[in-house]
Parts: sequence; C-alpha cells; structure tokens
Amino acid sequence: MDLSKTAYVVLGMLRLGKRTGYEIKSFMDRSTRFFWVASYGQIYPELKRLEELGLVEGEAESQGGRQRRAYMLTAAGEAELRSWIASGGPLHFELRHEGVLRLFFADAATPAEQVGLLRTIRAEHTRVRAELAAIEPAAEAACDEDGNRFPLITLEFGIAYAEFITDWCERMERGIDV
Amino acid sequence: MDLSKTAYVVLGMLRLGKRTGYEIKSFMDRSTRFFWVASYGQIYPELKRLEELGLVEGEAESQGGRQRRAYMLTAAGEAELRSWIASGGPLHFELRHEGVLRLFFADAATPAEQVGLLRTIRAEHTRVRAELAAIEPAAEAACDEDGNRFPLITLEFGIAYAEFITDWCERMERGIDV
DNA sequence: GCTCACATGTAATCCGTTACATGATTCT
DNA sequence: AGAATCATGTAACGGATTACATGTGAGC
Repeated sequence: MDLSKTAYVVLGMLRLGKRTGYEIKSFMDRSTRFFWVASYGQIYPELKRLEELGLVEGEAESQGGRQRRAYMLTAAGEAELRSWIASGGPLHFELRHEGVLRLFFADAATPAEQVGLLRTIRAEHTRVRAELAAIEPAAEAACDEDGNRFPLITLEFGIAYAEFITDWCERMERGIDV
Repeated sequence: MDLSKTAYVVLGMLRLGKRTGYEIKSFMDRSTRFFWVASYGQIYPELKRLEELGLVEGEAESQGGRQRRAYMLTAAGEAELRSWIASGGPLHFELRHEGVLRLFFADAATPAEQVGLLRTIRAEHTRVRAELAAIEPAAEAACDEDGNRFPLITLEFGIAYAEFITDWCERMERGIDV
C-alpha cells in the first residue's frame, strides 16, 4: 500500500492509544514536533481516508453536546505500520536552517554581526533544548507505564542534537575576534 | 522590504560572483544543499522579480546560439542582503527526519528490525558525510582564493552534524541486544 | 461572565517540486 | 554519433499551512 508519511504518523500515534484528531495533533506537538509536524488540515482528512481503507476504526464518543470521535488501529493498520518501520526503503531527510544559511553568507557582515548571528542561533536551540527537557519527565513516566522506550529515546536524541548545535555555536563565537 | 528566503539565497549567491540561474542552482547543490535547497521553478522567477525590484541586474551573455543570462548584485541588493544577515529576526528552522520518526514508533518492531533501522539511518548520514567531504577541497580552494570563510565553515558544520548523527546511531545500535 | 482548553472540519492559499519542452556545446 | 552538461523557462501537480467557521465544557 502506498501511503503518505502523514498517514504513517497517524497510524503510529494511534498505536500508542485510542485518540481523537485533536489529541493526535497536541500529542505530536509534545513529542515528534522536533523532527516531524502535522496540522489539522492534514490529520482530519487523513483519518477519514485511513478509515475507508480499513486501517483505523473511529467511534463516536460524544458525551453530552461536545462531539468527539476517537480512533484506534485495526489489525491491518498495525501490520501496515510495522511494514513501514521495518522496510529498508529510502528515508526522507530534509533540513531547512535559516541561521546556517545566513551564516553561509556571513562574510558580508562585520565580526560583531557574525557573533550576533551565532548567538541568535544558539539562543534558538537553547530554547528548543529547554522545551524538550520540559517534556522529558512526562516521557519517562509514559515509558514506565506502557513500556514504549523509543519515544523517550528520540526525545533524548533531540536534546543531544540541540546541545550539539549550541556547543558548535559557542566554539565558533569564541573563534571570532570582535 | 519583505522578501522570501529564496530571494535572499539568490542575492547571497550573486554576492559570491556573477552567475546564471543554472549556475546558482548547481552551486547550491554543491554548497547549501545540506541546509537549504531550491529548484529552477523558484530560482528563475525569483531572478526576474529581483531584477524588477532593482536588487539584481541581468545581462545577456549569449555567445553563439546558446542563450545565457548572468546576473549580478546591485548596491541596493547588497544592502538588502546585509540587512537580512544582521537582522536579529526569528530564524526559520525545520527538520523532517523520517528515520527518527520511524524510530519513534520502533517499539512496534523486533530488536533486529530496530537495529536494521538504526543502520539504515546511519548509512544515510555516512553517505551525506562522504558527499560533503568530497566538496571540501573545492571549498578550501575557494576560501583561499576569494577570502570568504563562511562557506567552508558551514560545510564543516555539515560534516560535524553528520558525524554527530552517525555516532549517536552507533551508540544506540550497541545498546540493543538482538 | 470570560477565557482557555477541547473538538471538528473545510476552503483558500502558498510554497515548492517534478515533469515537460527546447536547444546548444563539449567530451568521449 | 551519442551522451553529458550547459541553459532557460513554464505548467501541472502535490503537500501543507492558515484562516475561518462553529460550538461545548471547565475553571476562575
């Protein structure tokens, strides 16, 4: 089956538990956001499509007037998810980093501006690091509870990644005489 | 002036020398590709727009039957580029990493599949590292020639980045008992 | 009463890629 | 002679974001 990446993310999210479209989005904002994002405009239509394909199953859970439709993975959905994870196929990788792009052209700037740019980049990743560290306790708790280790592992990857960049910036800053 | 990121890349590329649209694209493929990419479909229309704005100046250089239009930066273009580099504004940062995304869900896979996935990710970044290392001599030569240090610095950043990820994968691989 | 979080969805729009169309020159 | 590279451009398409529209429930 040829599904979009978004489809697989949705399947993966549902494997971690029954969820509504809203919950998928907010959970992604607190977990995969660092290396993968999705918007409502992708998630809701995708859930419909996956239900038509029989990979997920939705159920109305409206209590009172508030509408709510929670989805869960079917056996076919779980199989599809697993085959995607284990398929050795090419891995889409894409980085867009405006800070490094500006740095690429930074010979046009003064040393003071160069250091300023490096500090701005560093501040950005310091902020990201703090955001990831803030969700770490919740990720640890979830790991203990349901036994899924990889969400925590990838979170730690994100933290190490942010530190790698901040360290690199710091070294560069020290190397420039203002 | 409110220009797209693509516009600034084009300005930056022209600051490094008079170039055609084709040359901008192929140069980007050998320099910024790791953290910023652009296609002909963006570059050619952008060159026209920038010329209308007076930020670049094109000149027909067709020798014989082959058409060729090379552009160079105007003083206004150089000023615009510099103000972008030094403006402390928010830096667009976006990562899409399908390997890490799959890893996030890898609790659904067997240990052997988990190690296989990590090896695939590592192989991908090892390849990127080799590609970047291959263009390093040319970048060093260019640095010696025109004195622009940052293209080489950002290239070295790319190499360190690739090594960071391959090292991380290796550590993870060792931590899984197959 | 107000604000914030929960909840669903679509339409307009933007951004960017891919494919196509065309042709000259250079290298093997 | 044929392949690869140089060179320009557009049209169709796809993917994703943003804004909009709508309403409930909980806490202050």
